[in-house]
Amino acid sequence: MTYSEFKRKISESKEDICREVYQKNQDSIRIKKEKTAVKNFEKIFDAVFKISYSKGFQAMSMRDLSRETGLSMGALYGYFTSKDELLGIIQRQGRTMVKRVLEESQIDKDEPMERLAAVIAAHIYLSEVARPWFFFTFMEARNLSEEELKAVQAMESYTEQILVDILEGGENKGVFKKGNHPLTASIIKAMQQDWYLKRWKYKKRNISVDEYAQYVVDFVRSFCLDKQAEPN
Amino acid sequence: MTYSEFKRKISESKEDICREVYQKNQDSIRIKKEKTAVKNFEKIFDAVFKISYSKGFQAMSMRDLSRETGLSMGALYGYFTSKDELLGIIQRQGRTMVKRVLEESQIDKDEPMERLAAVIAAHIYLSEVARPWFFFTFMEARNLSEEELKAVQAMESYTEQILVDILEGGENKGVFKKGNHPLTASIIKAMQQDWYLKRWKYKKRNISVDEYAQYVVDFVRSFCLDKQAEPN
DNA sequence: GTCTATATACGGATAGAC
DNA sequence: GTCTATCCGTATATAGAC
Repeated sequence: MTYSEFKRKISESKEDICREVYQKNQDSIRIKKEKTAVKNFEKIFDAVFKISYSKGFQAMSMRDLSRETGLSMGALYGYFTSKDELLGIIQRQGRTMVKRVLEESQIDKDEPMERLAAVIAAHIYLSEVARPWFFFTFMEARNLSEEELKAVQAMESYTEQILVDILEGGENKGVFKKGNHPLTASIIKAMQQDWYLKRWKYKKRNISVDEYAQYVVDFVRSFCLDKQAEPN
Repeated sequence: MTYSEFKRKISESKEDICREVYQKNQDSIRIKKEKTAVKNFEKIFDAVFKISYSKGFQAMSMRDLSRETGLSMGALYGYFTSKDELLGIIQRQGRTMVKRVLEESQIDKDEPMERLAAVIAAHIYLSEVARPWFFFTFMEARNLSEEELKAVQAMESYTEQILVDILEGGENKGVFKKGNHPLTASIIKAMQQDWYLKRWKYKKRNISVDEYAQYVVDFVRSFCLDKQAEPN
């Protein structure tokens, strides 16, 4: 699957995401008109990502956010009850999206290498569609409460386990070489991660997301199919 | 080379590092007795890394730092002129260390794969020796001035170029398959990076630094020597 | 060289007018 | 729903005693 096919299939628009945020947090939001709320949440999230990208969420003041969104401080506090809650809203919505898309992407490929390639590419594509969410989640994880942090780590295990299962399946079928599958999965995740952590570098070099995903898949294929280097 | 051999060879002790910091920044430091200064810099850096690890440098207040070091606010300002300068001192010293060690580690291995393996392992070992410096440099890069940021990016190019040179050399000798070497180098860096970014995960699973370095090298070897998958 | 005490600015958050 | 004005805590940084 290419990136543009992926994008067409999942269709998580900014507006849809903001509407979902509004509906899920309606009790703590003072604004009653959905249309207004959705429109302003778009502004708010865009501004948070923009400012946090360069200086971090902690260093972003509510006055910064007010200036960037064009909303006053008082107005902003109609959309969330505290700066910390704003952080929580963003993190929770990010996880919801990842979970939904990964579940939708469990494609019916039987051959292990095909399956592995599909999952790796889908994750990279998703991190491209929702890049600000991915970057933000990674960099701001340190500012989370104990509870939220656990949810983040659970998410990390979940995505890693998907890879481990495929790797084990492949080994059992005799297609992949033996190996330390959790370690292989971690390394795959490290490669996926670089796409959203160092995006500026890849952009500067004109590397497309398709090209990057393909390269990672090739890397992993060489390793997993390299039966000459099989231990024992 | 194993990690313990590497460690014995480079011998960058905390005290040496702090003495170097003192001597290089003597003009902006009010303290005149070297022994006192070195001792307190050790306390200060340890405290900065500890606090910043969990909440970030921005969120660390000077009061936090005062409490953790046991020095008063007034005393702290004898060691640097502003919180921002403290950040700069740490970043500069981190770069100095990396540069020195990488230069020392340019080993006389002629066979490309051996050379590649040595450089990859050395970088991972160094990130283990100076883990707090690596983690801090990565996470706090966003808070740097324009000028400092350029120095960071230059350092990134420098380390990446070392890899690219080896990869090209290997291709020219007909040992490595053809490929997009800068992209391969980036992916190698992504794997190296994960060791200090996600150290808690590897520690939890009892993965040693030797084991990790070996796994990364195996991964890269499979890819670079996989002539079946050669393009064209 | 280090302390305590404080100047000064900026942070998050809210009250009340429109 | 949004704005302006403001409360009050905490931030960095410094002055001056010891």
